[in-house]
Amino acid sequence: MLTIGEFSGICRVSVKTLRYYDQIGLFKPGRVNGENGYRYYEVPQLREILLISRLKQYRFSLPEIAAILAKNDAEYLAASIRSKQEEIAREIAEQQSVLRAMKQDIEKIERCGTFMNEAYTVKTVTMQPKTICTLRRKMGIKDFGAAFGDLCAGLGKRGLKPCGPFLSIYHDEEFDRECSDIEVGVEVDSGSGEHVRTFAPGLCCFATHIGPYDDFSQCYTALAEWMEGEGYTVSGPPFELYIKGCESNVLPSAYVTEIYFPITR
Amino acid sequence: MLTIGEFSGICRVSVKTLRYYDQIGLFKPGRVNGENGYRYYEVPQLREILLISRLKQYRFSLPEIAAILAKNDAEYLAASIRSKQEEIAREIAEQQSVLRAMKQDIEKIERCGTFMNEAYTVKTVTMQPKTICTLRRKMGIKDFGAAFGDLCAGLGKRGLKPCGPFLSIYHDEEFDRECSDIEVGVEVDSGSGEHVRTFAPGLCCFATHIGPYDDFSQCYTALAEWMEGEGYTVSGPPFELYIKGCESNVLPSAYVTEIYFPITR
DNA sequence: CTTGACTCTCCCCTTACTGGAACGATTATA
DNA sequence: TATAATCGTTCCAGTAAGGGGAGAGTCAAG
Repeated sequence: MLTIGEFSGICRVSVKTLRYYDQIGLFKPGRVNGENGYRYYEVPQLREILLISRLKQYRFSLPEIAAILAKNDAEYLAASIRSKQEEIAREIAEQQSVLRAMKQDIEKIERCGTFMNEAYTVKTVTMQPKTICTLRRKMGIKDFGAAFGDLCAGLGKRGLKPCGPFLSIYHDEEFDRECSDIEVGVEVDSGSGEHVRTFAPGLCCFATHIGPYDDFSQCYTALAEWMEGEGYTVSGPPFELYIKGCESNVLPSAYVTEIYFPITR
Repeated sequence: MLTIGEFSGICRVSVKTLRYYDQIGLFKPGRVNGENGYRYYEVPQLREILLISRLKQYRFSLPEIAAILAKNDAEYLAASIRSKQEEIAREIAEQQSVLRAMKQDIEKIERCGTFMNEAYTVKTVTMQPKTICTLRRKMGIKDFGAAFGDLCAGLGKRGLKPCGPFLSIYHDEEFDRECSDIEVGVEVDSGSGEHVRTFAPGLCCFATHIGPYDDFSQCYTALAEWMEGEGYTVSGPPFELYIKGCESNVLPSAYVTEIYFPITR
């Protein structure tokens, strides 16, 4: 029978944290004095809080830890740790790619004094109308993979053949990483049906972005600057053509994307 | 002159985020309509928000980004990125050590069904009184390095020679990672003065922990279990002797620490 | 003039706690 | 036994970086 202070000193978890765990139901004291609310812990409970601390070191969230404690199963514990390992490994890989990008930027700063000087060549084109098969949804940026997967499944089911690059159209003027009105699609030879339509944006300006999907914003900026300089205004939702993307087995740094704005003077 | 929605769509930053940046003063619209509060952004501002987004990719906090924007200096920018690189590299190293620990634990689970079974041998000893030179402070766990640094500086100034391992005494019963009443010290041959005193904990139980400093709690648990089993109670603040620590140029996994509780029946 | 899209401010919610205030209970000392 | 120090309790507010939504005002097109 240990008071909360004694228990805290032994398990090296702060009193505040112990009270919080009690409050959220993650870890309750062995006995609570009904009169004054004092919490009392048993020595065997040290094992349990030790496990919690260990899992916290392993970057599990408290709900995840609660799930593990509820199962109380060695198999499940091992599986959870393994999947968390993969999560951490992915995070390390991402951080390493950030490190590489930082290194390149430092070199660029030392050469040019700034790193925001990507040179985009903006051109205009009048797009011929195309027949496209599309899926339009409210979705987040992270759902692109699933959306293109569903699109391809739909193509297969209706026997349509793609004859051009994949594309997406951003129908929301405003951008929201979590939830935007996005249409993903691909040009098809012919055919009709619910998800097949004509796409005729007319006069557009566009630029080619080479690199990963997460820094398109530079290219959008270049296009906006160009439009302002030339006196054009946007006349429709922007769209992207994935000339060389993740389906072509190249590194993200070699992806090629064309970004278009329909325009009018 | 772009509305917040148009600007958001081009720079790929959500409207909510733009309003938040305005609120905290990180990035303000070029013009605000005084009557209705509408925000309007200029095309040249795209460069600035692009820089902000880039720095956010690089894991800078918003105050850090604000500092960089305020300086507006390529030297400072490069230096900031370099120091953030080191920070990320350290974090990767830590995550990799977590991965290694997880791997060991998985193996242990597969062998034994659990990983909480460190075997500590608990012994008793009656400590002879020692003369120690100490520093006692309210400090956090992270301040140990600084505290031992100050201790050594004080030793040097008063011409005292250490003749035993470093130690620390936890005067707060309760544990608080951020702020505890901790005394760090070392045994000295002789001498007197403000920071020199006799340390006589008397009868103690102790166990030896091999490994990094951040999982002492297993050892504390083992000691508490032993005391309960043998019918002893704690009679003073616990202390740790750093038999082989960070000063001896070995890996954290080879650190040797003895953890003591003064006890009485 | 109406409608629908856009924008505004304001408030609450998120994680895993930490800090403090106000107050009651226990314990060590005088 | 009286008092003071320590320990415990609950409740409230705050963190970083916004997200979700309500309710109200504004804008442009038809």
